[in-house]
Amino acid sequence: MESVQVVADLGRVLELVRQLEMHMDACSSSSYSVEIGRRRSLLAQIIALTDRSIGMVRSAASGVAHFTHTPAAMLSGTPSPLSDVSDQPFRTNPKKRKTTARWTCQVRVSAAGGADEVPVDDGHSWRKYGQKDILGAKHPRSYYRCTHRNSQGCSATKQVQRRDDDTSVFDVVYHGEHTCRPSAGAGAAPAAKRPHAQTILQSLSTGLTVNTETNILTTAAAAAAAPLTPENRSPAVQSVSPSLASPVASDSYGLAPSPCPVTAGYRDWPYAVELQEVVSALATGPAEPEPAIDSDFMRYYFEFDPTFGMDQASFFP
DNA sequence: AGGATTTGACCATC
DNA sequence: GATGGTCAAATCCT
Repeated sequence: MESVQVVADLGRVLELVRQLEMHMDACSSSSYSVEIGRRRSLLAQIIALTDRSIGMVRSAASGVAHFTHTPAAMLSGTPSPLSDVSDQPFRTNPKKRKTTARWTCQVRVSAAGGADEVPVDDGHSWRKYGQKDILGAKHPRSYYRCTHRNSQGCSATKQVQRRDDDTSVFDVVYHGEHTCRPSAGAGAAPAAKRPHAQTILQSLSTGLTVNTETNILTTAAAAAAAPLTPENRSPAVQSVSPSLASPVASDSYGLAPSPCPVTAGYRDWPYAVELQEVVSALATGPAEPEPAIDSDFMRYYFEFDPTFGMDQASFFP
């Protein structure tokens, strides 16, 4: 079974990245710098991407969707508690609380922005349908559904809520999967110009290597399969400002939206491209000074599932 | 005028 | 009964 081999290879990738992480720990134990923290963050993103990719491969193999896995679960084949694969795509009772698969990201916006500043465009169009004050939270939670819900039956929704502890960060929780087609001019590349997901995945799984002399990760095969051209960037990545070419800005924009089976059409396994960007950022070396955050600059990064059996602090020092 | 947002009400779940 | 998710009428915006 091909997917089994892909999962095994990605598991090996995880092992290698963890070895690199340990090596970095050994080299940097006596001092901490922003650059080290940044590299650790990039490593965390690679780990999370690989983790998620394995889940997606499994999803494609089993015909179901589940996006959150603990690393242990990933290796053992056991979904995490949040992976409710028995859920229907959308509710049958209009008022019934739905429990579709969900995934989370955090969005940092300008601290100078207004209190009601709406988080970054994530490549999809959303329509707000509700807002609630949440018990114990200082800021209300906003509810959005895909604009194409009625016209195309797209069931994707998201919830956006400003964090209490850091008001420049929004928690964005996505529910369901976009089944709509991207509108013209939305930044999506024509499907015909994008490499097939399985081609990328296979290349990635065999091409990600660690140079033990330089501690640099390289993805030659992935780069060959999916060079970062405007044609094959995912819509989300494409919408990022040019400054995102820097290591700082490559903080995995758009990793959470649009998870999908690897056989999907325009949403062809977007993580391959983004993982490559992260790896490229890691290999770039010392970062340029972090630019001042302005209203056009946001950072996306993972919020680890609390059921993960890993130490989140070790990823975001 | 049509689409998007706001907001109080309704309902399911805990 | 409390809470959170959704509905839908009213309102706002372009």
